[in-house]
Amino acid sequence: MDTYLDSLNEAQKQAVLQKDGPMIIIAGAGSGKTRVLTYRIAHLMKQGIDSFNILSLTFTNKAAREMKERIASVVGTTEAKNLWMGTFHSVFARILRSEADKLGFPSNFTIYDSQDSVRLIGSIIKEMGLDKERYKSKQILNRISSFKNSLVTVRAYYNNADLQEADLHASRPKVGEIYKEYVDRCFKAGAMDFDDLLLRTNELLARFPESLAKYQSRFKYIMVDEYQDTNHSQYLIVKALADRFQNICVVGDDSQSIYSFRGANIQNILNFQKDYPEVKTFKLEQNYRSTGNIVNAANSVIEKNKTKLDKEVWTTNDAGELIQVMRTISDGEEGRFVAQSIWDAKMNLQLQNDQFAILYRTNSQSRAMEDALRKKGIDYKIYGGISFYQRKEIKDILSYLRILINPNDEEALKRIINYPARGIGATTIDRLTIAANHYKKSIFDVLKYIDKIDLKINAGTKNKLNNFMNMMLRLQIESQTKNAFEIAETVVKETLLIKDLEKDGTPESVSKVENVQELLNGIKDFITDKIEQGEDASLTSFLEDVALATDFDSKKEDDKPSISLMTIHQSKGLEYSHVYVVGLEENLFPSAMSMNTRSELEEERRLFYVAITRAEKVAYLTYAQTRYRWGKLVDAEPSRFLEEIDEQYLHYITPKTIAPTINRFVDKSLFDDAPKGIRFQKPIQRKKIARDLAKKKEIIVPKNLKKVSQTASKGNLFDNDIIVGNIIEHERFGRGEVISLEGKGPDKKAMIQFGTAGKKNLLLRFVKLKIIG
DNA sequence: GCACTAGTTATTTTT
DNA sequence: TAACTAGTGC
Repeated sequence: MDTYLDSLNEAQKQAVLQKDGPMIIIAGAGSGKTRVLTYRIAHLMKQGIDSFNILSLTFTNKAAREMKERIASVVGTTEAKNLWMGTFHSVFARILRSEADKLGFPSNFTIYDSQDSVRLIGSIIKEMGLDKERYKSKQILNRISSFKNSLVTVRAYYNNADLQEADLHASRPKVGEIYKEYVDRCFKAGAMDFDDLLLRTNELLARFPESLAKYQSRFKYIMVDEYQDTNHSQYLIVKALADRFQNICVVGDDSQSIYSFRGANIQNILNFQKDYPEVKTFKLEQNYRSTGNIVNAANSVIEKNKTKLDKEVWTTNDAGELIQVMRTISDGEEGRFVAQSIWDAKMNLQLQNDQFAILYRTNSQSRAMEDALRKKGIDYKIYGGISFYQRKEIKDILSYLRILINPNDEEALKRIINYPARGIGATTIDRLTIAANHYKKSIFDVLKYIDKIDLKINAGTKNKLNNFMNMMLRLQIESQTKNAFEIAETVVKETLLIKDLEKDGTPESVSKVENVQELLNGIKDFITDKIEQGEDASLTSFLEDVALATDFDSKKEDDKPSISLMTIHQSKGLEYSHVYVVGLEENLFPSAMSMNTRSELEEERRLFYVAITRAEKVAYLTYAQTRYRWGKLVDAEPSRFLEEIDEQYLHYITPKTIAPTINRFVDKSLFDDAPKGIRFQKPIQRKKIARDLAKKKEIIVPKNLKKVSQTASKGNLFDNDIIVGNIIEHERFGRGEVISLEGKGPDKKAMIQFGTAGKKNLLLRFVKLKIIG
């Protein structure tokens, strides 16, 4: 047999060799699941299955890309190229493009991201004259999203008394109307949101038997990764497509199901057996990733969950170090501890930055970590938060591009109709929107006929609108002969957008200009790349990539090795030698929002399980006694999850419990070699820790850190720090001279003359200034 | 119509 | 704390 099979264990080999029929692979954390999936596909192809007939659905684009590369290394690049591989969203977006006309959509439909959706819902709520306190756009979008993910169309909603009752009960009787309007407006704009990509696929397969037949016979072999995190809509697509050949292989781990908030249904994996009575079940239980202590500790936690499949994850790896538990007085201290600990490990073990990850429950926790890492001069990269493509300046350019592709794209148009400022204000936009709704046309169409409709818009404004339209139409014509990069370049110049960014020379706008440049470079790379691969290099294709890209996908490969900071959700599927799980506090992790029901708490526990099992060698769990939350200092209690780990796998660096009266203000134990009250600690481990701590004292802080500490002194200025005549630097306005001062203490204000930004009167309490001279 | 300011409010996780 | 919004003055 082929050599790649030799590298598999017995269970893995069985799964790879099972060719036909429904099968489920229950894959424990770190059990070599990707390897099985990869080889299984490679093996299918070696047996003569055409790559064009294989569909493989992954959870991230990155996973798809990596898997494709690995398959290519077994079967060759040309062979691997035709594989259908990607996320649900990207694969079905591609299919929908070619079938869009059936559903009444243009093939160049726009994909609305969450921000577009929220904005549209916001304007609908406003237009309907509803109370926006009661109808919060984000919440309504979540509600609509959950409808779509359970295949509840508008009509289905009105046929479902329970759903309407629920909304009525929540004092939101108009949810149905908003839903209807939202769907209509998306349709009119030729736009699909994330959920539509799945819902409309279902619609296509259900309403058009010939389409169903076409894709059923195309996808003879279907594989779904992370099956535990599929929602009902995805489940139905897979079920429909696999119905003819039933060659369906799903892979997942019920213990790692962490996306129920976006409609993932753990029952999909638990009930797979019922859907396919013939199913063959494979279990991958040997963990190759982590040390014995980490595997056992994780097992001891997940045992507390009631809802789970029968499975025993084990390893033959060394027991390794105990899991370290650390308490700190504050979130700031927590950050400093983690940074110091990473620094020490790097020094002692000569590790690279990319062997470390800091994982947290919420994005906002990254700040304390960032601050500490920056002070130590350790390179880091944050995943999540605002991605590159979400930045205002980038989204503005993308909006122009979107309109060139699809002029009906309402959200894109509203974004840029008055940016850069051209005198088209809110009132005008409102009037245009009303007219568009009235004529059941898009705003762009209304603008085309602006001279023929009476809109009560005065001549001056009308003139401005016409100028705008002329520019857009000109760009549209130009875009027909240019490639994506050239179009983008033209847009940036002709709209005067770049001029607007360049005109105030603040550091902030300089970085914006850089971002724009980076976007242009990105488009250039995209084109070269796609042409090389013989794939679609069009602007439409680029915009689709961007809409479905996650933060991982924009990571540049020439980056220096960095510590990874991310939420636990984002860490799924990844592994690091050293992992720090921070913020293990009640109400934070488990989250206060997820402690109401048993199933919510179980999901938090699975999340904790995911966090621990990311670690290969060393895991730290930290928590703080106080933490800043929404600007206030809040007391925190240790997370219940700490209690749930079998104590034989833990080592408490700080005593496990502490009387509130002792060490309240200065946490002496932080610097203590052998703190009293340590429990369940193995003697050898204690010596090792003491040794490590002793080493720590000898570390000399390198000189280059000085550079960092200078920037660190940038902060709020208090009463005596600033005098008339000082030259200062402001984050946004750049350099300026202090002309006069007034007020006292927190009310102290300074009049400052800036270069390009002019004269400003600033309240010193709020403002961050650096004194230069 | 626009720029600026003061006040308010929010933090769960994301394709 | 920071991001967003409503209100104000030009």
